[in-house]
Amino acid sequence: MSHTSGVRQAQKEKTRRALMDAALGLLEDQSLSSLGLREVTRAVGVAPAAFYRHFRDLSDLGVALVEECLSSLHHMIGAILAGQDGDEERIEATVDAVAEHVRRYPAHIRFIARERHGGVRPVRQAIAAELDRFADEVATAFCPRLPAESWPPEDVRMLAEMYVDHMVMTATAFLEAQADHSEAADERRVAATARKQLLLISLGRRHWHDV
Amino acid sequence: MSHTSGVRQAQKEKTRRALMDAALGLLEDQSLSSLGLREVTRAVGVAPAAFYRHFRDLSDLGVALVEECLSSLHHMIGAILAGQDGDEERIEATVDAVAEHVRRYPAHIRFIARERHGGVRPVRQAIAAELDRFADEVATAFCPRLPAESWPPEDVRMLAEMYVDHMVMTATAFLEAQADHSEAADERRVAATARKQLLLISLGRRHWHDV
DNA sequence: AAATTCAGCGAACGGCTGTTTACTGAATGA
DNA sequence: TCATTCAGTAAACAGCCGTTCGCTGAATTT
Repeated sequence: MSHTSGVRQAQKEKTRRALMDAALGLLEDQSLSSLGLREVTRAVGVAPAAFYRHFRDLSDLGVALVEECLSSLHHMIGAILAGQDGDEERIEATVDAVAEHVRRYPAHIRFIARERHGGVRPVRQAIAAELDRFADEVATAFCPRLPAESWPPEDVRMLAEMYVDHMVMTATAFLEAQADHSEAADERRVAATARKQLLLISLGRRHWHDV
Repeated sequence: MSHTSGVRQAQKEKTRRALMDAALGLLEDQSLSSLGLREVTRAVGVAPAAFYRHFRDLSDLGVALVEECLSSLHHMIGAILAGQDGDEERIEATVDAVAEHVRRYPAHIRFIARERHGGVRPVRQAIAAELDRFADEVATAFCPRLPAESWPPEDVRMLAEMYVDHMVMTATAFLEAQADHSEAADERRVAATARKQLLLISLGRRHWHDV
């Protein structure tokens, strides 16, 4: 039988985590396609050859990072969608949640923003697939709130994509506003803009049947 | 006196253009921070040292590419803002213009999308500054159309940023839809979604005073 | 207790990198 | 016509890269 938590497997997992964490750290100043294998192993303190015990290559590690970074975002989205408040309350909660998420996991957001259109195809595809799943969830969560006669499935999908894209956009804006040598006022300005933009979308959504 | 179009200066300009074009081509499969100086000169057919006659380093070339790529976008925006049609006509014209622009200059859009959050700071800053100028133009173009009592300058700015971000978003969506091994239906779907999203924003804008 | 697995090591490999140097020779200016 | 400028060259530099190899020794299995 194969133990799932032997001393050996635990050490391997630990090294794997260290590689991923080191890579995420190094990726704050460069993009994945320029990250070096030796660079990562050097930061962890293991031999270059050890890398191959965990990942086929760097784009393999990148895909693993996508899952990690977007699963943390996924939890945040789930919490927001679970809330049953009105429009204004939900907007407030959403912007606050995004701001705190960026504050807690800045490297995650930077990685997603940077590699979403980056130079490594498998990573791009992994991010796109995951964001598509997010849009699905948003769509199914919004479905019961929208009158079915004026909201065909494709329109609901359009709205959901808009929310997801806006969330990513807002997160990267927070990231820049929270960067070193930025003032707290920048962050408040980003939050105010995001709230207004979400309100604008809400207004458009309420009057969608007028068309 | 210094001639602006001597035989010598013309040849220099030619090599400079060749370097920029070669770089833009190579950047379709990787990002700027992984692009090699020798790689670029090899593609052009000149010695590596010749590069330094034109650019300090690769991020310098990147900034030059930003100006080139965004100036072509800038012309497109100007043409759209000059149109005096109604909402639906403007939406139609905008989406068509973006689609054709992406079809004509796919490498430009890819570069902007990839390096907007990429690993080279000076390039990021150049893109951000230029997109900020775009938002300014959109804001001043929309200002006379909006009732001043319900549209303070910050709200106009918020709307303008939303339009600019949505345009970049739409352009990258077209880029993926026009990629090899994609069907024409994908492009039509992107166009339909973009039109609906712009319509949603228009509806929100019309009811902004309700708040 | 003996056999096996396997994460990590150290060394070596050919190849590519950015940058500097002194140079050539055609376009330019006096 | 003669001197100067300067875009592009060829060669060399030290340094880093990804990848492969056989090996070690502790955790695991039999």
